Amino acid sequence: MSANPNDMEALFGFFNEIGIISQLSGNAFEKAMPEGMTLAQFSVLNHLGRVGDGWTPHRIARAMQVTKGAMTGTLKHLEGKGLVVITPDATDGRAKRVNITDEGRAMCDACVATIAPMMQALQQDFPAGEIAKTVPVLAAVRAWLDERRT
Amino acid sequence: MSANPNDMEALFGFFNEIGIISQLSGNAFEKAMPEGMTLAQFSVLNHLGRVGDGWTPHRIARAMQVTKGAMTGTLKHLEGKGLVVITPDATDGRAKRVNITDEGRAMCDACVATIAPMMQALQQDFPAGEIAKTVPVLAAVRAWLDERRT
DNA sequence: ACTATATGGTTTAACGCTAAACGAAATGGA
DNA sequence: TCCATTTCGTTTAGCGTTAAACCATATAGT
Repeated sequence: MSANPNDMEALFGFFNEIGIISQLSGNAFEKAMPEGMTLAQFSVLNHLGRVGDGWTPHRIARAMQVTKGAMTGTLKHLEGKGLVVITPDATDGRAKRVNITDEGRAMCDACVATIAPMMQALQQDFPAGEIAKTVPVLAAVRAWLDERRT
Repeated sequence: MSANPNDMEALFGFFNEIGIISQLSGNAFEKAMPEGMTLAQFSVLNHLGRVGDGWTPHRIARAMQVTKGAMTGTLKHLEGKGLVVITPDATDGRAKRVNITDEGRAMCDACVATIAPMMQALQQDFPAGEIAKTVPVLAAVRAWLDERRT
């Protein structure tokens, strides 16, 4: 049962659905969020607030699965809005440290609040954790792709 | 059982995984494809080759879930490479018609061929259609998001 | 100590995306 | 017929992304 064309089609469909959901949900999120906030900016803010404050830009970039060049831009926007502060690393002359500000935490909470109604509507229309059941498989696929990324 | 914070977290995780898989798989596809081909360009080519040739740019844009402005750019690239031909609509002075060329079909096949090895590896590492089982739920979520898009 | 290599961050070019404004052509109503 | 509205396609500004080149600093090997 290797290289079954039907499975092939199913996988194509899987990635097709993934891509469209990513696009639609990203658009929905950004439209709901406070003016000027993007998904990329919120993700960084949320990460700093919940997982790791004081990280280097490079480490944040790795955690978000984007290049450091992309992170440079996103951090510049956040810094310009006063949502994070970026300081030179005390012991490594190349590195910097990123910390979330009080305004940043407030903005992060505001973003979560605007997203909540959509999440609650989803919970109501997809009962019994139908969506949650797919998460382990998705996480496994994500890990698989992550391992073989070049 | 409404507005359960745990379900909320699960949904956040769901969309997080979706976003990362979309990004990682898109990168993997583009790196494998023939030089200069992008996922957006391949998607349009594949659509023209399998579903609907001779469609208007606007209808293709709707099928791909992108704006017509985005489609203008993608079609321009494909036309520049001779993979599609764009002609004025015979009966509607505003509209155009997009047709795939022989070179376009060949390129589409080449793209599918370069993606196949990765798909087969996925089939081997995720047996019993684990991934395929998630597709109906994903399709339902996609439809849900599509319905409430503004 | 000196050189080679690796690492952190920035910049640029190219592509994709949205939103919004615009021109041209079709459509519908008075 | 004429005007208002809709629709199709293009263009522009802004953001995010990658890949690649670049500079500065750190680290390792000789």
